[in-house]
Order: sequence, then C-alpha cells, then structure tokens
Amino acid sequence: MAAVSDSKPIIWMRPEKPARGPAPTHSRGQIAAVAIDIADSEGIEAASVRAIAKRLGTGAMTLYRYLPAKEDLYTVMIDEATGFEPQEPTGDLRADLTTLAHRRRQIFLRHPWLAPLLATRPIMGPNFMRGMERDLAVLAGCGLGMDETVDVLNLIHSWVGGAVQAELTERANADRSGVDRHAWRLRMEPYLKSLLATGEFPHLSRMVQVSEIGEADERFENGLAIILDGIEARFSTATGTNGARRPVGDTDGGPPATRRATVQRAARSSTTE
Amino acid sequence: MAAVSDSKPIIWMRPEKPARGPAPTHSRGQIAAVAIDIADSEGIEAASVRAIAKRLGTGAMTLYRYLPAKEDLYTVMIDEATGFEPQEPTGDLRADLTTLAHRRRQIFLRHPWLAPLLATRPIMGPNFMRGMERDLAVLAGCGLGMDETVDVLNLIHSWVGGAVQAELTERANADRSGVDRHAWRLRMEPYLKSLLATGEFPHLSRMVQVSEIGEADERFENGLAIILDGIEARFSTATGTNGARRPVGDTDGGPPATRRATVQRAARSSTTE
DNA sequence: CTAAAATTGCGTACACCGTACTCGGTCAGG
DNA sequence: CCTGACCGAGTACGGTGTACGCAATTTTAG
Repeated sequence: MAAVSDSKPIIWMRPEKPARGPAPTHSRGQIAAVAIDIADSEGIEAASVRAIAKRLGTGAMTLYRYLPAKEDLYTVMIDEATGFEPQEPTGDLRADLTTLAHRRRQIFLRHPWLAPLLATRPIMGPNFMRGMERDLAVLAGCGLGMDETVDVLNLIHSWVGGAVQAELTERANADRSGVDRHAWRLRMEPYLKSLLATGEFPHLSRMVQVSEIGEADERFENGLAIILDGIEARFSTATGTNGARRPVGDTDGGPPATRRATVQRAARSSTTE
Repeated sequence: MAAVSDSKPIIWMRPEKPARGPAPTHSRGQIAAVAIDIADSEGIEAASVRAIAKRLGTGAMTLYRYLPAKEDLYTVMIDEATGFEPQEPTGDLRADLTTLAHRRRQIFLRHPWLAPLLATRPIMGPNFMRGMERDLAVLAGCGLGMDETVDVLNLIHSWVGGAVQAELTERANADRSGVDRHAWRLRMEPYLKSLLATGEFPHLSRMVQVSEIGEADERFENGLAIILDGIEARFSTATGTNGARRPVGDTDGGPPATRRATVQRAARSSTTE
C-alpha cells in the first residue's frame, strides 16, 4: 500500500479533458471543493467517497474517473485549500515573517483538517509551489542568503504547524457542545483531582492554580516573538545588508551566555535514552 | 461520534482487575505494547483490532473487555510510547532545553506514528503528566517563573512536534525500498521539471541548484539553536538572575488583524516554591 | 455515413474496518 | 451451594476504499 497511487503519472500531470471520449461532467477542482466543504464542516473523516458523490449527485465510482485513489483526493484538497495569496516583501524581515506566519496560521484555522494532512505527506501541488516561491522571494527581499532562507522558512513552517495543531486540538475539545462538553468535564475532573491529590505533581498543581491559560492568539504571538528574536539574533538583517551566516553553536555576545560548547556536547550525549 | 468513549469514567480510572469475576487473561499495557510493536514496524493503520487480537492469540472482541473503544487504545498507546525518563536540572537553561528537545525528538523518531496521534488529541495519561511535571521542574530549576515556563515549554513542544513530523514524512518517503522508490522518482521528476521549466519559479530553481538539503540532524540543530537564541534573548536567565520580561509586539509593519499581542500577564515571583 | 475506438457514468462486489449484541463458561461472595 | 458478576469470543451490521465490468456516449477513421 503506497502513499500515492502506484505507477501512472502524478495527479498534476493528468490532463483534465480527455482526447477522445465524451466530456467529463465534473472536474478535479469541483470534487476537491465539495470535499473541502464537507471536511470543513463535518470533519475530514466525513469526506468519504460516497458522501462526496452523493453531494455531487453521481455514483461513488464516478469519482475514480477523476482521482485514481483517495490519496489523490487528499492531494488536490490540500493544494486547493492552501490556495495562493501574494505577499509583497517590505524588506523588513520581522514584519515579513510575521505576515507570513499569520497567513499560514489563518489558512490552517480555516481548514482544521489541513494541518494534520499537510504535515504527514510530501506535497508538491502547484499552489504549494507558488507559495514556496513567494516565500523565497519575500525572504530574498529581506537580504537573506539562500541557506539562511531555507533554515528560517523551515523553522517558521514547522513551528506554525505544530502550534496551530495544538491550538486546533484544544479548540476541538472546547467545541463539544452542551451536554457533551459537560459530560467530558464530569469524566475528566475526578481523574485529574485524584492525580494531583497524590502530591507527585507539585509544579503541575501550582501551574493549574497560578497560571491562566492564555488565549490562543496571545500564545501564538508570544511564540512567534521569541522565534523572531532568535532569528534576528542569529542573522544580521539590518535592511539589506547581506548577513553572513554564523555557525550554529556560536551565539552573539549579547546576553552573557555561559560555555556554549560544553553545553551542546552534554546535550548530545544525553539524547541516548 | 466522540473523540473519546462516551460516558463512563476515563480509561485511566478503570480498575485493571475486576472485583468479582474471573481474572483477565491480558492487560491494557500488554495490548498497548503489542499495538505499539505493530505500529512501529508496519504503520499505525496496520494496528487494527483484529491484527492485535491475532497476535495475542485471542478473538477480536476480547480486546473490548480492556479498552472500550479504539480511541482508548490510542490513548494508552500514546502514554505507553511516551514513557517517562527523568531529567536532572543543571540550572543552565540552554543545556536543559536542549536535552529536553532532543529527548522528545528521539521518542518521536522511535515511534513514527506518535507525533501525528499526539498532535491531534488532548492527552492526560499518567506518563504524560509525569513528563509535564518533570519539564516544569527542570525549567523551574533554571530560574524561570511559571508563566515564562509555560510559554517556553509550549514553544519547544510545538516546534519539536512540527519539525519531527516534517522529518518523518521526508524519511517515510525516502524509505520506499528499491523499485518503489525508483518508480516514484520517475513519476515525480517530469512534473517538477515541467514546473521549473515554466520560468515562474526562479527562486525555487536556484534553491534546487544552490542549496543542499542538509541532514535532518543538522536542520534540527539549526532550528533549535535559533529558538534557544530567542529564548535567551527574551528571558535573561544568565546565571540564575531573574530578569524582567520584554514586551512582545513593539515592531511595526505586521498585519492589521490579530496584532494585539502583548504579554500582559504580570510577572509572578517564582520564589514562592 | 457508418464502424471502431476511446472514454465516461456507475452498479455490483469484495475485503477490511470498528463495534453492538449475544451467549456459554468461570470465578467470588452470600 | 447458588447467584451474580465478569471474561472470552462468535456472529453480524453498517461503514470504508476500490477492482471489475458493462452500457451509453462521443470522437475519429475509412
């Protein structure tokens, strides 16, 4: 069982219109749009082949004339939902990265199924490629070199993905309506109380009492700010100056951080179990 | 369709041993171990109820005496695979966070199914809670206050999750053995070539030529270094002095929406144990 | 204009999934 | 002892993705 359909050209190279037979009634884009609609409102697992076909008023097997496998449906759904929005580079790295991160988060919030799907597949759809090209262009406009750009983009993408997934799970949990939600609390609370009552979790207990769980927006902003600080600290971005890349284990002389080399070696050796 | 089993106490509160009847032949832990074994070697979707039962030499429905729903199986699998490893705080924030991040990454790499599952559910298993407690303790040992700790932990967890998922997808793709892999390249390459040939992707083209895709280890290290720089830049933790927290959003040029972010939570003293 | 070829729509069927229901065997408490 | 709780497990149901086959439709060749 392969992740993508076996043999045959990739889905993006298949011509939409046949050369000889009758004209197709539907299109990949249309099918994807319906699937996205269902997935957005009822969850990704509700976007079954039969359900999509029913909405389109056709038979289930018809869809396989357009998409050779369910995995290909996911592929086009992802690319369709990702869409493409242009972004003009302002030259200010921090501002541009902020815009970039926010746009990405908004897309993920709009399609709660998107982040998990995107995170577990290699995607190369045209929209995705256009987005990549745009991001590269934006960062190039900020004076970053190619390698720096790749690192920074990797970092932002990974973090936004992880952060929004956390946000979405929490939201999905909070969205349980009425009775359902109440029942969940009823089931969960005695367990948590019993755990904390053991006294084995002093820090956790204190956290529950002391620290308020901030809004998702605020937490995203906090995390982003820290990351941007790190990026600025590592790459000199003073509007246009092509910053030389500094080696990883070596930080600026800003905060008097103590012996970095030993720190890293120690950390490495501790990863084994 | 609820994410967790409806009504009834949470899985962790169910007693393993019955009060009255005959003793159970198996246990939740044993079932979870088998499921993890299957998922590690054949993928999570191979860990079906029937497959697990077959390995245990019992009927499929038997498992439902131990786990009321498949979702509960996932719950115990996650908690079991997460495990618990102690970590002594050294007091050096950078070193401790590095250790923490590396440990987390290693766990995710050991169980490729874990990151996606963990990212999409609220988890409160005992191992997870112990891990949380340990992380809080470690960061408290570095002189961070509760709110700072929560932010930092959030950031690290989100990023490690996102980064490792990206790494895993790439690895899964590279792991396709022999013919399969070759076939995939054969199908993919003409598409990519045709895309780049349009001339619409100058930056992407240059990236493909110029920039080598680094090893996963190296990329992880790079990302982590940047994040740690950010954390050190924001929270002055050098040699234990508890510093003031800088506000977040003092840059201009961000998108007009969602821009209200500031860390308005008052810094709380971390001295009161 | 007609016949062949290509292609679509789609019903049927199959294997697999999670799991509700059921029932007989087994053990502990009265 | 008996009674009731509990375990193991077979059967069955509704769901999934999809392989196969066939009639209908359109395009092309002669």
